[in-house]
Amino acid sequence: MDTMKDCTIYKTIDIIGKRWTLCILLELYKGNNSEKRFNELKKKVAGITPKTLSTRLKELGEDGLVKRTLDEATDPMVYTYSLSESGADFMEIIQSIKEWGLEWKFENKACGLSKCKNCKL
Amino acid sequence: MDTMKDCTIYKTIDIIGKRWTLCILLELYKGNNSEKRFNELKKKVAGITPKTLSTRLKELGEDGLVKRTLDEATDPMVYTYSLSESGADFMEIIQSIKEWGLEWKFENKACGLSKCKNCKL
DNA sequence: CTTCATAGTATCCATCAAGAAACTGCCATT
DNA sequence: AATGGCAGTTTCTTGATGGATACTATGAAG
Repeated sequence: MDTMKDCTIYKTIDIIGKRWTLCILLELYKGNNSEKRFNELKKKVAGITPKTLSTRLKELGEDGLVKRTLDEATDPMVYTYSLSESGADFMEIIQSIKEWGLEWKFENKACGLSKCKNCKL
Repeated sequence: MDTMKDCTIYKTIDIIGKRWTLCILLELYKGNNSEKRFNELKKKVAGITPKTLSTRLKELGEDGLVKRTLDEATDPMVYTYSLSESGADFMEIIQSIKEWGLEWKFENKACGLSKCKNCKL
């Protein structure tokens, strides 16, 4: 019990292991990590409900992976989301997951390219 | 929907994203990836129930990450579990998760060592 | 003045995963 | 003869997650 709770790997998995989280991170990364808005993400992350997206963005904000900025110039308030520095660095994990998957489990021409047409990674 | 289902990253996460999975993989890796038995794993992976361990080992076996071998010399039948080649290679992902966690989220003296005293990674 | 889009929140409900606990069958030990 | 270990399976229950749907408030567009 104690050893598990102290494990960096486990604590990290707690942050990123939830459904949709990777998907959202990936979506934010696309297009040179440009800022994105709520409904834009909702469309891209096909199938996610607004409730879940809202929850995940909040969690990722609290964990420091995603920046939520209020654009004060607009009215009504418009928030934009983008990856923080740690969120961008997280793409390295995603990259290693992808490499393992391609090596051992899946054939995917798109992902085999240096830049996958689906995930842009 | 389609893009998600075709994504190598997502398919890989499906395999390894479940609770306890990483823990079991890590435990199998320890001690130079020596063969381990059911109750041995149950003790090491503190808190897991036999039911869940049984389920996970089956899944990991089907996905090719874990080898289950029947030791025919013993009676009654004794199965031993160990990482397959792809399972061992999977440690690279775990390593990158650990590095990210240590860089951005957690301070952990043990994990900071080249060989963590908890996870032996 | 009605409808649409944005950016979510609120409510309810169904499913599923996981925990607890007991049980099986076989063997070795005491 | 009884206890305990090994390797799980079975049953029952609960808690959390996520899906569906509707709703709010604001402003723009037609």
